[in-house]
Amino acid sequence: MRIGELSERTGTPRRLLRYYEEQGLILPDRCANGYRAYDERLVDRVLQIRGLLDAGLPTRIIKQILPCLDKPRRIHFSDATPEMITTLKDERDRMTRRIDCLTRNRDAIAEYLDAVLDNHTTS
Amino acid sequence: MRIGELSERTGTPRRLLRYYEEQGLILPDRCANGYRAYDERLVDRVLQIRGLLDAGLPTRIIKQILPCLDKPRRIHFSDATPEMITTLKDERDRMTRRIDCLTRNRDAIAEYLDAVLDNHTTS
DNA sequence: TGCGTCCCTCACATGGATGTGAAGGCGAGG
DNA sequence: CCTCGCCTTCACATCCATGTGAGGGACGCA
Repeated sequence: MRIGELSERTGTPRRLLRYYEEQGLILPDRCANGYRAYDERLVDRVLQIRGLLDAGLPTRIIKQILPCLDKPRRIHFSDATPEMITTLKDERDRMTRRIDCLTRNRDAIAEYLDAVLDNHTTS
Repeated sequence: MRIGELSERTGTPRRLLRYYEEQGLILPDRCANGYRAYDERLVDRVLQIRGLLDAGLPTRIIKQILPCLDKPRRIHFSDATPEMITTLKDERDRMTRRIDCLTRNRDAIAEYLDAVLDNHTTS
């Protein structure tokens, strides 16, 4: 598919699809006329990228962890340099901390909402 | 305590403590000489702010949800305008999506790490 | 008194993700 | 053939969190 369709199906501005490519996150083919040609699977990948960006990860890190997440759980041991392992462990722990923080605060918001809404209906 | 101590205890540059104040996230007292005076409780609050910022929330949103998270779970119904309720629900759901995305990807990283490390020790 | 360390405000700079628009090529339909 | 919509690249602009430094006041200690 071309950039317009991918943009619509992922709700992502074309500008950003080109930006993600520039950052090495996606690597579309090119048609003879120079148009970018995106594989069907890139829909999910773009959504994944957007989710991670929204969760605070920079493209630099996303680029590093994406290859480890490929669907056919085929381990690329060539990528598994010691520094890479360290990076992955660090990111895993950072993500865990983020999850904990978000969960705590989301639950507090939910609790507040429950209290407020409950009060509203019973008063 | 003064800004230096808070900075050390939270690992936060002074510059950012002033920035958070400018954004209305914290409201320190002032000593006679103009120095900022931070309450003990602000240590936790600053850490909470940093966690939320790191998780991708903008200060604008953090400012809105912070008051609902105060320790003495005393509901401020005055804040509970309809738009506020809507905002909170939206943020709660956004946070849930973030948590899901982070959890999925963190688990995938952990799985990859397990596989790689296991392979390393057994080969 | 002077020096060192903390604090203040103000302001400009940077980096990353994103917006916006110009200038132009390709291809389908009237 | 012309026009319209989609594509290309390039480049400058914006927002936000953060860095950095100048210029100066407050306080404590030798």
